[in-house]
Amino acid sequence: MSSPAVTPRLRFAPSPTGYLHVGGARTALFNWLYARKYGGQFLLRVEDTDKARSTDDSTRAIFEGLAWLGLGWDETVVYQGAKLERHRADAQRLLANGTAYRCFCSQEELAQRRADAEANGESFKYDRRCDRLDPAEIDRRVAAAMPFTVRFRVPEGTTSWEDLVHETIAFPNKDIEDFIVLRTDGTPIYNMAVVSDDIAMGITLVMRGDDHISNTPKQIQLYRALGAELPQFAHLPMIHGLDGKKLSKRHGATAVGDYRHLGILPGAMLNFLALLGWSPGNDIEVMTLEQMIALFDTAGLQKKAAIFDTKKLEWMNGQHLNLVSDEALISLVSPALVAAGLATDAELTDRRAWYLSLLAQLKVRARTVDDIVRQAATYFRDAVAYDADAVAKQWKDRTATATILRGVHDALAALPVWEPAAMEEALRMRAGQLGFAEKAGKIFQPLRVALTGVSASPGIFEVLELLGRDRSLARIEAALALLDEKI
RNA sequence: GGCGGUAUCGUCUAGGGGACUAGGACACGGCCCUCUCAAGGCUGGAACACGGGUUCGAAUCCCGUUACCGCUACCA
Repeated sequence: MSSPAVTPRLRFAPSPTGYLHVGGARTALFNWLYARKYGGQFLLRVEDTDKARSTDDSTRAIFEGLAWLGLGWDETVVYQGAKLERHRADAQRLLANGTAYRCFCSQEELAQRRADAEANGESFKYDRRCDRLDPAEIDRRVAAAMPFTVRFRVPEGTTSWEDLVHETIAFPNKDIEDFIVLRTDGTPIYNMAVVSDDIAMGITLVMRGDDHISNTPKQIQLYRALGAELPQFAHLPMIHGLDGKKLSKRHGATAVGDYRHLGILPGAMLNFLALLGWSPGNDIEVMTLEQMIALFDTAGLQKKAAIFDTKKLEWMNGQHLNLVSDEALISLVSPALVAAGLATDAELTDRRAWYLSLLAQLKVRARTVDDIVRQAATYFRDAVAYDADAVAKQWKDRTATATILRGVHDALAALPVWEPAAMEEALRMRAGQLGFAEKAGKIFQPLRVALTGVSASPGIFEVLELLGRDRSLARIEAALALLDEKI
């Protein structure tokens, strides 16, 4: 493991042009993990310089997403748009120290030359013509208020760096064109703004998506021209959809908020995301946040893009569902139950012990909070919603079913105490009397449908206990009435 | 097109020259448990992209090919 030499400062720098994407969330997580692990700072910078696409709603959604995941940031949020003066000043420094020059070529001219080059099958690269302008001519144009951009003069040689995930990456400088750092309107181009901000924020490790690899040599040149110390770089692989293409809306849910509403736990989301592009080794998979911090190591970072597999996310969620404390589970499930109109907070508080045992039964059988709510419904409502398939299968012979249920009802009704052991004894005895000695399931299944309306549920005695004596007997009676009228 | 990146089961991955008849997990099949469904346990099928090197020996190192991805804007 390579411990950082200095206190690390990292940042997550999303542009507020949509919701917090799972890819962004994972980038944030790795930055956060690294900062936490080494006692550094994790900063948040909102890259809102694209006024046309940035919205306050998006900014809010990013905050909410990070908050839900529990990825808090240190220091105050930096809004890139507010740092325009510094960006401009840094670009002016480049002009002053001779590492950049004014370019008077218009956007139209450039587009034309680019089109011409492409028409000839050549790749276009700015030919530096404005860098060859006579100083007097430049002065004349500036005096005449001719619009210009500021272009960085890429030097000869090679630009390379030791990437924390890719080892060394090198770009021949001849392949990098003299890129613009300041537009004619004086606003900075992305790479200028990023470098200016990262220097100002004291970032020591830039960890971001590998779609930024080709920006990196430009940024390194900017650091050098500005006389700033270089940070380390780590380029994380992308996350793709099932079809191997970059994750997008076509693939379904891609915003972390979508998963929140699907009943995914933040801890499970984080755990799943962490495993997309990172492995702690030793076949470890299910981890708490604390364990992830302890285990995190850039050496375990993957170079290859990962495919987002919802199935495994759901499995992971099931694992976490069984990992969280009762308190945490309640705070996750209660709002959903209330929202579904099944209970009120007051009822849940009043019947806490009962509620807890219900959750204990359901969480094993659920993969998401939504699953729990769906399964819980029948324990909160008076009426039973009968599943047609379950009825068709388990109540196939209505006369026989009625006989069984009547017998079960009487056995249960005669019980002095409403307690599992007593129920089991009575029911198994009754099964024997009904001719199902070693096949108690023959009476349990019809009973399960009478009690819950479906053929899959917690153990039958747990169901009886959860439902309580009155409701259980009432449901059996209702089932009998239903069977009678159908005969 | 140019430049850059990547390549182990369908998917996430372990692996960093001999421990590999390639391990784990998800998904899928079977068995066990069992009142159903889960959970759990056991188990089956399933991969080193291809071609050259280097080496006594390569999934591991090098080169090439192929495929895929990214960048190639006065977007971020």
